[in-house]
Amino acid sequence: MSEQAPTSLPPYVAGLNPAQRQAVLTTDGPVLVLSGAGTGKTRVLTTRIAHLIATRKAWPSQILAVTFTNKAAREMRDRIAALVGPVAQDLWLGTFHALAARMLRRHAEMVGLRSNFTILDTDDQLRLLKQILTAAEIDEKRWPAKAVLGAIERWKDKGLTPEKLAGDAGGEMAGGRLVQLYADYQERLRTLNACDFGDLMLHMVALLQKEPDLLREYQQKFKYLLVDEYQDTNTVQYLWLRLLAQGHKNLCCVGDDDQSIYGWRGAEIDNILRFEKDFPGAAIVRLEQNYRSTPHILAAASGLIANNADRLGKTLWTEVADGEKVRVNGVWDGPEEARTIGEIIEDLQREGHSLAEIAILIRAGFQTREFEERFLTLGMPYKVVGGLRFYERAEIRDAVAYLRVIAQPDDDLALERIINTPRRGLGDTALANLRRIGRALGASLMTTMSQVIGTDELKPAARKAVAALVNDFDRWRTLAAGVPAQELVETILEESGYTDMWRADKSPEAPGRLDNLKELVQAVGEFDTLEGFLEHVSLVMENTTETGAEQVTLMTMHGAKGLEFDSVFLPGWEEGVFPSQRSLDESGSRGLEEERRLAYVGLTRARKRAYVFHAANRRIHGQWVSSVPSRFLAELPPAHLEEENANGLVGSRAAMRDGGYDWQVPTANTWTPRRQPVQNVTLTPSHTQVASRKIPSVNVGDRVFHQKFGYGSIVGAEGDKLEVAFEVAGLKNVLAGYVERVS
DNA sequence: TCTCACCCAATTTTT
DNA sequence: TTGGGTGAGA
Repeated sequence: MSEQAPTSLPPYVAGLNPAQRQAVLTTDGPVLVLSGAGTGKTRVLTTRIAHLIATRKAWPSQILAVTFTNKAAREMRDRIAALVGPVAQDLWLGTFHALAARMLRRHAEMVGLRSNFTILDTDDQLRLLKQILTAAEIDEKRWPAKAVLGAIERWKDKGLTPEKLAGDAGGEMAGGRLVQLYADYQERLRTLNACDFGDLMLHMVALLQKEPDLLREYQQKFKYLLVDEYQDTNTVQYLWLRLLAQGHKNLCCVGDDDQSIYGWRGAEIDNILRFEKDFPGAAIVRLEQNYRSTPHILAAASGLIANNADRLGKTLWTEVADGEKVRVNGVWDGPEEARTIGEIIEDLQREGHSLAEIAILIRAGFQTREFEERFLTLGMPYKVVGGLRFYERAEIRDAVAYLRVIAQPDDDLALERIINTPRRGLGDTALANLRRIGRALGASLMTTMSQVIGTDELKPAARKAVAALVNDFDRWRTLAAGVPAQELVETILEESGYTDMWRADKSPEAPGRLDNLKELVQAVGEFDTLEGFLEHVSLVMENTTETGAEQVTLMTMHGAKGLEFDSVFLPGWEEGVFPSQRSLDESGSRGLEEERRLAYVGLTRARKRAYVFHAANRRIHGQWVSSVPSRFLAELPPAHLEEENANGLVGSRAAMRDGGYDWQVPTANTWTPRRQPVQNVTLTPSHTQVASRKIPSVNVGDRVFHQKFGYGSIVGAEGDKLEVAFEVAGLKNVLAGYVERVS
């Protein structure tokens, strides 16, 4: 650490605590900053970069700073800009993928690509792989494209190319066929002049490994490297970093082994555990002062995570004096859980707490349903974070596909996507023919189309359609050279008939899709070139979630990492749900430890209040299952908890802890009661309320609300089947259980 | 080409 | 229980 007197320290370190200060000022050599939840790691990273620039240790362009998400990258850039001004623009700051893509575009030829290569999304990957599986006559039931893609991605995460796998002993097993498919897939990508996300890293690492001159160039260029969320790096990312850092050896990794929750998508927690061995002489700085949560919440989370074996170890502490204990609630079943949480939220709201400061963090997506149902009846504003993002919507993908074909005519996947959208008489048969001819010619789809026009290979109708489309694209491509990207997009969407297709569509979603297209045109306007926009689309897909609105947040614990809320609800702490059975089955004790870290992440999101829930019965896949409280409950130190169980509910976590539940025993047995559990209890007002809601009494003429179709009025009824005229969606047949009567 | 019935599976997700 | 994907039939 610096020997300087505090008065001579630069002003930007004045507000830092000693550990943070050390993390900022230890500029040279490898540094691992172990930053517990809520200990100010972003502040350290941004200040460190500002410090490097201010002390002239490096120009911004000589600093490489890597994050996992675009959000983190943007936040970091903004905060650095606030410290050092516009020169922050010169930093190499971005996600692993964005930075690798930036490098790879410069040297694409060296890996057999052209620099305008396309970056595929998951949808493209799957379609491509399905073609390969079909061609290889693989039983898609046995090997679904998704599973094959998963295997390929895990290989890529590990930096393994098909060539490396072929030499492997393991490659001969059941995977032998898989390796061949992997090789076929890579081959196809290359002919398509395309990369998937994994390739961006994989190609760069391969390139740096085989081109010493290039490697040296980058090693000299980057004097300082910084990595955020180091515990989430996978092997190929680690290799890339290690290669680049070998020059000046100034690598600063920030992370928290206790928050490693992405093992299932290739993250290697070992990377952070091994850091000192990988980078000898590394300085280790522990950030342990927590600025977020109350002592009880911290103690509960620390007690829980102490059950994990492989840890670097940290002791979080806080100057905050007191606060509420973590509340653990046992309830009868899922609906009661939702009801209770709803009531507590209403209480908090009455006490003046903002709904924006309340979150319900779940293990898996299906858990949102009960809360949504409850909040809908309560009229409680909420938002579900996650799900489809803007650029994943079909209409956006279609529009982008047109642009991709303009930018890169050989992008067969994009062309195939829109070749018959809108319908222009080029269906499966025509496409299959084109593919067959294309294979014979060894040409891309677009080239094949231009060539086939002058022949008799296609039926006259198809030939005419192909000619028209080729002609359109030629015209648009000429146009692209002369007009702004935004105008180009508008023209294409009109002339192709794509917008008309949605205008003619009478489904309830159509207007929304048209709005999305308008938004897309808007977004294109922010880019000078089509290529720039497409790079943005593939690498910087924004999550369009507005923040700060007065509503409860409903999201997964994974999604909540890095966020914080005053009040956090953690429902579903039951064996099989959390820890997830699947995780235990697939990854055993490693899976369990990761689930435990997830629990730790969940708890440490809370600033002031944490409420953990477990239900005795839960309906899973339509079947009632009696559930056992999560083992994690027994691991929470009792001194920091306040436990409460619903009337008559026994087998609480305390009994479980003392009785020493045997976790080897199968944890959940299914049973199907004659009546649903909720109907066994009908005495309290809240239960009757629910019961009456389940079977709404509605009559013809009633005005109703349906979650998907919106408002409408009943025009006919037969048993529990209703015919409803919805205001937007039109006439639909729906079940009575799915509508609510409104007045 | 669209609709309907059937079957199957069913975490976590960023880029 | 729900949804998505598939295959048959109009």
